Amino acid sequence: MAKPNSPITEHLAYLLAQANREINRQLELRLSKEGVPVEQWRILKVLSDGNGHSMGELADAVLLNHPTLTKMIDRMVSDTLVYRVQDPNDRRKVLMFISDRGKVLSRKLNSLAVDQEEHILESYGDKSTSELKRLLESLIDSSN
Amino acid sequence: MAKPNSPITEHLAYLLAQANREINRQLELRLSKEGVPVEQWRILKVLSDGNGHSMGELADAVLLNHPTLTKMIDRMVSDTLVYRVQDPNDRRKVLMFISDRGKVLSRKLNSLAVDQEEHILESYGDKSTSELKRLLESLIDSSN
DNA sequence: TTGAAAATATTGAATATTCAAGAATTGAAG
DNA sequence: CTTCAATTCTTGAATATTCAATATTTTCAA
Repeated sequence: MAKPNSPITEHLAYLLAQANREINRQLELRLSKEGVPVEQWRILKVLSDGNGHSMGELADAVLLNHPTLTKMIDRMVSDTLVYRVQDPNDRRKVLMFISDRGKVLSRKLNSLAVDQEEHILESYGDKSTSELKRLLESLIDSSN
Repeated sequence: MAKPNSPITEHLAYLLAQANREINRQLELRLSKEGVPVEQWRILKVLSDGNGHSMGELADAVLLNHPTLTKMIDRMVSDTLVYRVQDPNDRRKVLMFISDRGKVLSRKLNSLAVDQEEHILESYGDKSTSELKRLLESLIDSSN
């Protein structure tokens, strides 16, 4: 008899993909109330520290590659949620800033995202959630 | 003083996305040795139980939506890795089967995927890995 | 048994993402 | 200095994904 292969559901890569897909779907659903994709929430959240962030830095932070980010930022500039400023210290760089309109939207989105986190805390539990976060952080660390 | 918002890196949704992206990137890298995207590995793995699986069932299992799966299967049929059979019991359905060529490839891919899991076990630890898997499974459960 | 609603899969058009190449600027070695 | 390599961002073409509509088959109520 040949040994049966372990099912795909036992692979860490698969479990991560599945969990990510599900949580992302839920978040998407909430943010759709404001007609905004998850990536734009991330961008606004990162920029809402009020500082300028270069495109490269942003791309890393929001988990998008450069061309995709450029095109998404183009849309957000059209919607006057963010704006570009050439970095005076290094003119290869572009610094992104959040606009007032962006700040207003960002607050609304944050509250929707917080709703979701609270919903997860309820159904999944306080302890499991913080333990899961801890493990994910350390997995990410150990991968660099 | 306004209370600063929690950074995005504290959101479960973000940590999941980040971890998933990283692990997926590593897996992608290994599978690229055989020139196969992660989704095809998943498809072959699910089908390698030798049974027929309908498109809907497959789409759920491999985390793709229907049209995307249809088009990916089209490619895999061209590559003679899988084939379609109309379900005799319900002719709305199409049953997917893995071919012999698909089985050979699937074995190679599995060994690459297992390599990765072992690499994670080494750098991240046995205990953390199994604990993380457990928590992910229960998060997925609690989301349904 | 018929006809309307539901389920399943695919298609084509609209969008979005990615890859490879390009433009601009900086860094740094000779 | 000058020039060549590296860095940063954007663009355009090639691919891939998604949404909405369609075709087919089944289910089930009247």
